[in-house]
Amino acid sequence: MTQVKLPDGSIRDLPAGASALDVARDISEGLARTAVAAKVDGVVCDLATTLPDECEVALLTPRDGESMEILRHSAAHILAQAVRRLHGEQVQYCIGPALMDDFQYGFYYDFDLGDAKITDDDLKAIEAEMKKIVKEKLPIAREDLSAADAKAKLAGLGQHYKIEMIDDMSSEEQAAGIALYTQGEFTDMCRGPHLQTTGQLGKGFKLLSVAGAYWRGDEANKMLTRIYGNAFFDKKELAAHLAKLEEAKKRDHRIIGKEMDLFLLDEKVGPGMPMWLPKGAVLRTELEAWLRGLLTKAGYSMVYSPQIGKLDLYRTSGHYPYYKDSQFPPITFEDEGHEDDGFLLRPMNCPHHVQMFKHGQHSYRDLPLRYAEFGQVYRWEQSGELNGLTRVRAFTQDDAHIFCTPEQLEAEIESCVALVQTIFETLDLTDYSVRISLRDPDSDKYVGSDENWELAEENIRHVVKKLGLDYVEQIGEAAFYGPKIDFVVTDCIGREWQLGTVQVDYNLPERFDISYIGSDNTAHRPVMIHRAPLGSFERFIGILIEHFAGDFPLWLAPTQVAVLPVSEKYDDYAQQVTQQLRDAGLRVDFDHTSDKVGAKIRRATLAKIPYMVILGEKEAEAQTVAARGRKAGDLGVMSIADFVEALAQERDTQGETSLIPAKIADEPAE
RNA sequence: GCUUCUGUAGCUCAGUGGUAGAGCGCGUCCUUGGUAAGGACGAGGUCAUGGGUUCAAGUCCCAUCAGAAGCUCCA
Repeated sequence: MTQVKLPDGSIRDLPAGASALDVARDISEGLARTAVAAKVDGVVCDLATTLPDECEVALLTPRDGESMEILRHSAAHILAQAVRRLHGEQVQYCIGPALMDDFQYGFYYDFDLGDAKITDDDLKAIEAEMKKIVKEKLPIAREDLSAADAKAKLAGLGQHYKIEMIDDMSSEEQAAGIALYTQGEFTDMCRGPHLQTTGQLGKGFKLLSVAGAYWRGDEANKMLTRIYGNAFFDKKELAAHLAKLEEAKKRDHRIIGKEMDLFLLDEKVGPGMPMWLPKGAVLRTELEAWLRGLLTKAGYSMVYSPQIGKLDLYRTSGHYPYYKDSQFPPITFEDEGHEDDGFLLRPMNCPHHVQMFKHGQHSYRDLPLRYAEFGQVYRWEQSGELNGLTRVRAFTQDDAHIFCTPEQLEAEIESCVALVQTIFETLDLTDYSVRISLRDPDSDKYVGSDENWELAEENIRHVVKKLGLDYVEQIGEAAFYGPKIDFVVTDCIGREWQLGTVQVDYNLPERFDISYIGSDNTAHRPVMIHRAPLGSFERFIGILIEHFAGDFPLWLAPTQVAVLPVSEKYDDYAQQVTQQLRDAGLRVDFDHTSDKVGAKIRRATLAKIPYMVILGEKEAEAQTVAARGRKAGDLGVMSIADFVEALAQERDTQGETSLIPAKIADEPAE
């Protein structure tokens, strides 16, 4: 006798040896058909699982969140089965998980295909085979074996990667036994659980792309073939997902950057070397000006330094030769007679700033010293890593180095974090996560003593806890000289990028042997903070483009006002208005085309220009403008002075208020 | 760097081994207009680059360069 308690509290008695599926049948045939899996005493398992004598059972249907993972996992198996049908026995399966947090994909499977090759074109054929397997409604059956038996069986199937996986399991894991799942002619090692039959996958799945992936994610291992797909219980959900991906792609900064003429990546100049076109340069100029203001308030001093330095400088800092592979090759002289052994395009600004600190004597009374520079740096990123503005080889950090006493350190870290938060909030970038990047004690890529590292990591943890930030710790993500607090945001297609960063460094001060005179009249070692709230202007603006989908707030908008005369008869008046707006410091485009006003409005709207003024006979006579908001539409007629004042206010408050009626602000974004 | 895919007009993209195409944009002309597309005509091409196959290559093959997705990397 099996006694089952259901989630509603009711109790059902079933014959001994009953399965979760029997429970479903006992309730209704319909439920038995649609149920995906069961939760027995809180553990998700197959419907075929035999129940213990007394247990709590919840049946999972497509409506339950936990079912999705099972669906996608089974989809991966069906994919593997299809690939083996099409490409034969040589196909070995590696891993094929469900992805629940990925923006694009729902599952993948990695294969070692032997001699065979799968390209994008093959996906359709594989998908067709998967549809066949779904139609066949093959029952999916689990078999529990000892590790030895499982290995014997997998060896018979030629699945050597799976055997390797068993061999790498701990002895406890091996002792717990290995599960094999079989559907039709296909058997795979898997923890499960799975759908009842392949038929339950239905039609809501699609294969999306084929890519390479290293076995176990290790570059030294063989490259496998990975096929990505996604699956939903409902075809409509799949369609909605695909539409969402399409929408997201339209926000892509590479697309918008082209449409709006913001920046240029030109292969003649070089990959990963962005150039700011006039409109994009406005974004950069405005951000820089705003930051300079914030830095002045926070007690920073702006400095400038060259973009190259002697090789020896970087030997001292530790950049060279340890990071040789990720730098541009040194500039050296081939002919004899040069005292210098060469120069390096700088991968970081810190050595220059340290030398600037070192040039004079510093009393403890002078500290903290905060040197800020919008410094361009160069790094040799792997070609496969380059990505629009988010991963480039030449970029400009909004960098600063703070030299302070150990006592001042935590307060300085706090104010750096506060600065990052202010900046992110002003730009409405609220969706970010905080990561503490620590060193991997087993790695040799870090400089400095263990004591220095422990101290710095403790400082950082302490501040983050004090500020009550939600954060995750990541081992091995630290800079080579110290741990850091990173601010990570996600781009329009779900990729994560580090923007702001605050780094604590006890090591470069030692390596450069810098000091200040303390109150005891002896030399002391200062601590350095490296910090960049934006990270780099390039990456930050890339993310900003996607965040606003190119529809920037007025203060950042490359063009702020479009002047649209109703006909060429009013060009003189339009010219006069244009000049008055420019005199007020506004960025204005005068539309000289002979189009009708409707076409002019359409063009300005598509160009994402926040405001338009439409000028015709009435306006010319009354010396007024008919204002129009890109989102709000017609704003009515007003004097030029009133229009200018409203825009100046919106610009200078960075959009926090506007004199133009609330209807603009209330209008939902597109 | 690795796997797969892509590269045709300023942009987005069609294009069966046999004379290079469309839409948008751009220019000129007509039109002089009132809140998201007026009309006509026209200019614009090393089909990424270099080899090869072929009577013939934008199209097939190889290499290189660049881009995309993913993996690896990111001081």
